[in-house]
Amino acid sequence: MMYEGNNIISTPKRSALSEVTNSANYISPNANLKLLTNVALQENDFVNCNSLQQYPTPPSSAVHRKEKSLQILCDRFLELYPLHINGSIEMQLDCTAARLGVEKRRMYDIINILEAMQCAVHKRKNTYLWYGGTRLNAFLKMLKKEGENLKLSDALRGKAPKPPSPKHKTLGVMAQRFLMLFLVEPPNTLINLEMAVRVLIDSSNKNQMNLSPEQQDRQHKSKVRRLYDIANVFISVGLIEKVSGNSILKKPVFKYAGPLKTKKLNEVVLNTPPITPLEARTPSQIYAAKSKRKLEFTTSNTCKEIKFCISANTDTPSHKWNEILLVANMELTKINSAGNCDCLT
DNA sequence: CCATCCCGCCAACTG
DNA sequence: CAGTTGGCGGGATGG
Repeated sequence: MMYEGNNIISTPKRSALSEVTNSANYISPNANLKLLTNVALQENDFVNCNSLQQYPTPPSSAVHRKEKSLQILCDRFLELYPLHINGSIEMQLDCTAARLGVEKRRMYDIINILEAMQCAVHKRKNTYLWYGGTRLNAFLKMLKKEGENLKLSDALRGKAPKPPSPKHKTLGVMAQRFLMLFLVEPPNTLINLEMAVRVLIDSSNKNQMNLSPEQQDRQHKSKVRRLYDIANVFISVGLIEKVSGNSILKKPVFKYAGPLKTKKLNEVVLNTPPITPLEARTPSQIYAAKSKRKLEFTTSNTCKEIKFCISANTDTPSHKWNEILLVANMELTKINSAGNCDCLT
């Protein structure tokens, strides 16, 4: 289901609208409106578009929910700011939001993740520098290394403590760690969200231990929600893909989809700024380098001071989840190791 | 049902 | 203190 022709090379824009569903009528009422807005904005690019914040918000009810998904929004974002570019370009958040016809809040969802993938850097208020995928491949290698340092592979299996999660930039960090899982595991490993959540919830904290089961449940759900968001933009970027239709596991799983949809990134690397070593303090003038709110990405040295949280004895109030995870694990390893001529495309 | 995840409130920061 | 960022979870949606 969904659309699967994802050998996309960022060309089909209206085909998307026309093919999306079988429900007869489809021209998307406000698609036109958005186009108009879009065009109008293009011309005014330089004009410091402030009045544009409040676009009409057309009969939003009419739009199918799927049309508003983060994945699609990210697709459209990537049309404006492609992964394949030389050098970099500046991007104004509010203008981009307006051009895409969405609230600014949604831009943060996307850009925070993409920023965590080194596709952009926060230059200053409302302004990012867009690098696209220029630095991505190099960064992926780094991510993999970092994932190994963090022992994520073991953590996944409850054999190692989950790396403590930072307080800020959680979306970006989650995104990085989520990706690390794929990089650290053998190719084509299938990972589902429940599994991913394990390494993303730091169970070693004091405040963590005495949480009511329902608080833990909330936390868990919250993380999963975030993971859905992250997965959606990753899919859009082409980093992972959803593998649905497993007879065994009903919940969808994801698999790494290789560096990028199209190659040719390899040669592009010109002199872009160095890749921020994950948590690295962006040394100098980059926006709010030392701000509390800024990049506190996985402190690479946090992993050296291992805290105990052997999965076995730390109460684990939500044993329910553990059972589920166990099953999921078993099933997944089964699938993963099955060299069978299964549904592998 | 319940998996998925849009939406926007509002706290945490910043200029 | 107004404006920006972004954590976070209610609850809509549609399979």
